[in-house]
Amino acid sequence: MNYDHKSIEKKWQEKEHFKTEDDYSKPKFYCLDMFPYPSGVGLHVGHPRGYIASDILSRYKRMRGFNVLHPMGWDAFGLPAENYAIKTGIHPKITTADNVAKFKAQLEKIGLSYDWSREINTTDPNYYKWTQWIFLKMFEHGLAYESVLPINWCPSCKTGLANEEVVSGNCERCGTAVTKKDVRQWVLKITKYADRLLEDLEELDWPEKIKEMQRNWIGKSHGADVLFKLNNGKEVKVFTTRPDTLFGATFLILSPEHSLVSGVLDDLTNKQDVVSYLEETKNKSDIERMEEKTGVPLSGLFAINPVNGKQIPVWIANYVLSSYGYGAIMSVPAHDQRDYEFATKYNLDIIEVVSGGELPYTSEGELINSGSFNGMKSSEAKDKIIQEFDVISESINYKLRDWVFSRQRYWGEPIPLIHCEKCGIITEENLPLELPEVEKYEPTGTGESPLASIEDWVNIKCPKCGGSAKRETNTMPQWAGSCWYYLRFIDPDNDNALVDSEKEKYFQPVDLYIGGAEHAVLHLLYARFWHKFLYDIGVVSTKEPFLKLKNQGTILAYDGQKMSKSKGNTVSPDDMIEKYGADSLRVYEMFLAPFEDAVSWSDNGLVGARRFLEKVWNINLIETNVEDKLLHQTIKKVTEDIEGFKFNTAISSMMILINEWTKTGTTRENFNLFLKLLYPFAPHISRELIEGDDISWPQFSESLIEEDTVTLAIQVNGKFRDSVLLTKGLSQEEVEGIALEREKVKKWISGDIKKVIFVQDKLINILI
RNA sequence: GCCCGGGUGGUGGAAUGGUAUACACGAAGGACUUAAAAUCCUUUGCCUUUAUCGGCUUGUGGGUUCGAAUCCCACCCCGGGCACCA
Repeated sequence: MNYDHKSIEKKWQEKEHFKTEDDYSKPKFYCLDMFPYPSGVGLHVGHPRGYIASDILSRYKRMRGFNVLHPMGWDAFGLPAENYAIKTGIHPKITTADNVAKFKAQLEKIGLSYDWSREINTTDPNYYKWTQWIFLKMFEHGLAYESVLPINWCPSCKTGLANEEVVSGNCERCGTAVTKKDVRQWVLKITKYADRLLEDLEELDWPEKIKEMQRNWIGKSHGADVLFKLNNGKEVKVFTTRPDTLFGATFLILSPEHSLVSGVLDDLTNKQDVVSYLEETKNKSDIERMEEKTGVPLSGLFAINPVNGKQIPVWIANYVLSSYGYGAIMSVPAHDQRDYEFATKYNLDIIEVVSGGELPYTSEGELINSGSFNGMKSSEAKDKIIQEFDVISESINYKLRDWVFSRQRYWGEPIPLIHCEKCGIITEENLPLELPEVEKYEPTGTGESPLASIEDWVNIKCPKCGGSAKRETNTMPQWAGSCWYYLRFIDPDNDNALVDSEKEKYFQPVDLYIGGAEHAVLHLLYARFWHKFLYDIGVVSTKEPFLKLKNQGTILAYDGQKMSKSKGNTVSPDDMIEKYGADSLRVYEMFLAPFEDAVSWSDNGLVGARRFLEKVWNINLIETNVEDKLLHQTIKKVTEDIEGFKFNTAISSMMILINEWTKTGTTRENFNLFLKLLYPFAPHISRELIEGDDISWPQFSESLIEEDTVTLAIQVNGKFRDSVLLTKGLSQEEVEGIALEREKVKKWISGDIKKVIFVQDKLINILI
């Protein structure tokens, strides 16, 4: 009989169903994929790499007796469906439903063992009811606030963006250069959780790279606040990580947006210069502003350096950020690269105060030109200087900014708040607050969402006082729904609570989370923040949502480029499954390279996986029962490799076994054991060939694996010259005797033996 | 510029101090076939050689060690992240 993958895969996909029971007697294993945005173009072969790995783990854990929760859903709010609606007039709801159906069909063909009864969709009102509920809880706890500070604005998407969505000055979605704009925004106080988000990283089994990216993003810096008095009686506060360099602070710089600037303009002798400089910087995008360091003095104004009483000039400059620290810095050109550039350009004083190397010297060292602190090491001087002066105090700063949470777009969760002239802001108690139908999806670009034009939805009576009130018309960002979806899979149909607490206690946390590394400081940081809030209000019982994280490597196109529809270099899994079968695709994707490495796709390799499965299909079954050492070594290897995420070597060890059996044949009993090893990787063919219903994970026999002979290497002067098969456990003298009798060895021995290195059962090295 | 990965045959890769190149792809030769595909067998790091023997080889140069792809130092190259965060 031929190996007909089509009928076998169809048969087992119809027959095998996976349903997670709330059976608390078993140990649980929560194995989660990052759920996809169901785009119109469907999956390419890169997407399933992570899904196949999580499926292998899920099936493996089930075989070992775990109650496995392995669900899938759709992160379906977002811009592509909305932009498509703007172009075609087709409601995002309709496109989303089509795309979900398409994605689901593709996933099912791969044979992934999801519990589809728990499927969720972030755009379903029964789901986003709870997204809105969490937002309201945050609002009630003072973690959501309105702000009109200038924020990142994408002129193409016509919406505000969070810091995390700005990649090298460009919009994360469309690549357009981001500008600043004053827009009324809802902002979430993620900075309140900065320390916990930082500290709790320690206990997570995540790739070090991702943890490091989060640490850098949070960007905690220890240093000092310093208060500088000005000659006009006012004060300027700055933050520095190097209070030991204070004697070298030769000028003060304010950011162009600093609140002090507008108040001092009339006292300056160069008012016109300053006004035109401010005008100039205001009109530049962030990227333009970063091109070159420029500045202008505030002539007539000076500050007093508190450590030595010296008068120093005050400037404004484009490289001082308004959004970090206090939007003002003390400039120490001798010990800071940027200040050095600036001082050189504008001829400002440079005073070396830390000795150690050529200027600008940015490392620590021994203090000079620093009065009574001369001779101290930087680390000591930092503390001493902070203690000595009243106007200097210890301080900590973070790079992390609060999360700009509202979007001026249509296809997102409505923010369930009401603005009443009399009562202020009140919460919508009647959740879900459903997204209304609109006639036009276009963003207005004025800072108002398309929802603002639906008068009868916007204008309502205040539920408190009955007076006239307006609904909030901003929507939530793409990331909102994915901040907590892993909790809903535990209890997807609960109408009374986000998740039942007994179920939550059993299934949380996620034991294994698999997805791309591109979410390092977006989804993964946001979800941790929400989870910690839910922990604080008693909804969840764990401090962290995702215990172990693995990132799959990107699968690149033939040309080494990223696969994308616009480049026309994508490969669809559907074609591969049609031609070679889902099992071949699964085996190939796992065999291709280590799971976390990026790799280029090539169809050629797929035939290797297919040939392997053909060999499995055609194994000759024989009666003679011999103890099969290689089989048991393979069981051990595959077990260890699955646990260690080394799928490529697991498969290669199975190939070695099958190559051997192709020559020798094997017994039904041994073949059955092998098929169970293969089952997580290639479930359809394995189920077809396994005899009986038992698919528990095979155990290897430790005593069978033990080899009683060993191949020992013989070296002369460190060079390999011969190898010999010996019984295990021979002594150095015995081995030496045997080695010296070998022809290949004798040839190299001339003169006295100086020394012999002997490694038990491995190697002998004779030095002459 | 700074912070993380990584560099092994024609290709994807294996080996984390002890026989480098497992496994797979590709290629070459052979069997079967009218022919092709599929399948099976053989060969396949490089140099020298008819073949053996031998020598060389894990980005480059040095070091530690009886012994280094693996550890240390310097440099070169590739990928990813951050990017005026004071």
